[in-house]
Amino acid sequence: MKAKVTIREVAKAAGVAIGTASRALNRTGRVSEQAIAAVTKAARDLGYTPDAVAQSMRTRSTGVVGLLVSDLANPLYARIITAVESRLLTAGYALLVASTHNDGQREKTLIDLFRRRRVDGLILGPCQAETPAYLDQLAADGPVIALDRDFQGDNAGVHVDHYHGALQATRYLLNLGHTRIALLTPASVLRPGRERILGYRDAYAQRGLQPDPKLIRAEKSAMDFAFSEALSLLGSPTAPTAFLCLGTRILSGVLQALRHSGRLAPDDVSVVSIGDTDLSQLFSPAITSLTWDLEAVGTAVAELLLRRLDSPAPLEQERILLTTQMVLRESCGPVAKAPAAARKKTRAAS
Amino acid sequence: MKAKVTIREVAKAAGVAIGTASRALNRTGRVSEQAIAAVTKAARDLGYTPDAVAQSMRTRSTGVVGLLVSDLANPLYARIITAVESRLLTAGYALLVASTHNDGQREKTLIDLFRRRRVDGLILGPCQAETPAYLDQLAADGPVIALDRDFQGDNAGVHVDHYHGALQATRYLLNLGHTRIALLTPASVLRPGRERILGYRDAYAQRGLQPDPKLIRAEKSAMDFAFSEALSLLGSPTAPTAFLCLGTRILSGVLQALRHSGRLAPDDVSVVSIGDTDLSQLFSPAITSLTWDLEAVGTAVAELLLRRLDSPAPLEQERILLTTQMVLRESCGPVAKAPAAARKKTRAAS
DNA sequence: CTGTTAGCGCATTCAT
DNA sequence: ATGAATGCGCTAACAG
Repeated sequence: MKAKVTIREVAKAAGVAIGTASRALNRTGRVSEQAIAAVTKAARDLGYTPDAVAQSMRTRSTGVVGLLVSDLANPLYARIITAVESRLLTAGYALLVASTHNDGQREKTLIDLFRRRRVDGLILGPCQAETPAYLDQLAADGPVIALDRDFQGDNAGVHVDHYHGALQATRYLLNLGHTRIALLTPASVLRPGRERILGYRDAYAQRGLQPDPKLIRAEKSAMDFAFSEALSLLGSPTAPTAFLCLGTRILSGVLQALRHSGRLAPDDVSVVSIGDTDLSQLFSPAITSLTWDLEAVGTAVAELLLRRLDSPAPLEQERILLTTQMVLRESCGPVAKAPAAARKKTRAAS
Repeated sequence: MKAKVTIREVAKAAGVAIGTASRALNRTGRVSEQAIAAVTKAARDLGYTPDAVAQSMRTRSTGVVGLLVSDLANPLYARIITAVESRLLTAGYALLVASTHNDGQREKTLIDLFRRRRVDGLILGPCQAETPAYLDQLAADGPVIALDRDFQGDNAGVHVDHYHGALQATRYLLNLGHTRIALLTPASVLRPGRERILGYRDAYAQRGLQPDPKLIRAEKSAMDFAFSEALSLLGSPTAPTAFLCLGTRILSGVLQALRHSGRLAPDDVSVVSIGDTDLSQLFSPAITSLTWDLEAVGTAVAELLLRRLDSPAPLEQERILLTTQMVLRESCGPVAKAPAAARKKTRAAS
């Protein structure tokens, strides 16, 4: 353990008082050019590094922000986090991260952990435990930014317009003649799922239709869940003719189910997914996708937080809504004339 | 800003001295049951939360560890990080993360940032800047764990056996009759790339062969890089008959290049990739892959670090090597009899 | 402009 | 077993 060099030693080496050294280093208050030069030189010579812990102790600001998402390994979050980290770094902030795994209890534990560490701000992604009671208490400690999540009270945050995204995608399928469109999305208790269901329903409603409730599968997002859900859907006598795969790992489960049941897109069933992944682009057929700019989400979150950090007085309640785009590819087509089973036979016989 | 309750107030409420309160809370030293009870109750009543910053100040330990990888958004790292975070959390540690983007300068900046924050330990993933000079200096501050990376000096860490992985994969293709096997892997200056090239060469050597150096493309790993590299490789008169895609985002680039040039796997060219991704599993044909247990990597890293945190005296230099597995799927076959161009014509004519 | 002083909240030493 | 005092490294307030 090399002895850390403190500001005290720098001051002594520079031949000034400790207070002057501090001011020189931080360019704060009135300091002579001469003092600045001497202190700077001494600091460099000694290899002085300010101790952030001591600074935090004094200034009551740690320069650390905490970020909580349900799963760090989710590629969508991973990209958002990268953007957040990048933007925050330019402002000198470090990023503490953790996964809640959609567990409200765990989320609380993690928030407490972060609070004890005295993070300057908090970014909270969707978690089953919507609007926990301790949230107001939290806001007293520093800015809390919602990431695609709804809070009661002051819910500043960045949100994706899943409502219009789902509306547009559903409408698109409806236009192709589909009326039995399956909607697979993560937990309806989370904002993304809730909004998507609303958009989906409204698209139907605008046609004077009402979707079969059985077609809405909005619980977990695990891939094998999507697989078994899709399989059971496909096995039904009134199987869907289209799949809206609105969750990160849902597409692969549905594709497996299609393969497993001998269905082909877009002839037998149409497929729409989210996120412009390798799989969407390279699968045959390429998958029509609902996308949004993940980097923009991350940057917006970071900038909103930074702004609140500068002016802790919560100005207006700021909500940023980002739109989705639909990338048309090859996985959707008009609803099949003959039922899938019939077509399969035809194909096999030829 | 709700006034934070400090240990001083807890002590007063419990009717004991501040020192006693501290000992009671931490169960350290000699304290009466009675004092413990009183202090615990007071703490609960007042909603006392210890201030981690002040604790760090005093104990010189922050309970925070830093982790640096080239890119947080890389799905492989994302999964490793999740495992690290999970294991670390059970030990009460928080995780600070950042991306180096393979920039040595940025890595240094980030390490300094983390050092100033007085992280208790550091986990360093591969970065162009191998073995920076400041690393020894670093080790004085706390344990530094390598993640698939080589250091000079004390290089404790966990590593993936890319050498044998590449050896096995190359051998497999050699056995299928391929002699022109393209190797695409991220920068050879990084351990993974270096090891893979060694394994690849040795597989050839064991056959008494020597690979065409032009077949080794070991620079950046960006997807469009892989795409253009693969395209140029395929355009050559002596095009490879097999592709080893040993980098996260390389597979998709190569698959696009194949599609673009009208080649089909496994008939025209064989393909091996890494990481058991959705794309590998669902692409047609499913891609034969070289995989390893990412969760195990993360857990091992965390546990190694935790161990060094407990006994700062660097016991033996601990290196953990994790093996790879090869998942055989449909993307590889014997080398085509006729050149691809000829086959294309044949197919078109039929 | 600069030196001195006083804590930030806590763990720990030394008395008692 | 407990109370009082000390200081971790730094910044902010004050006095010069």
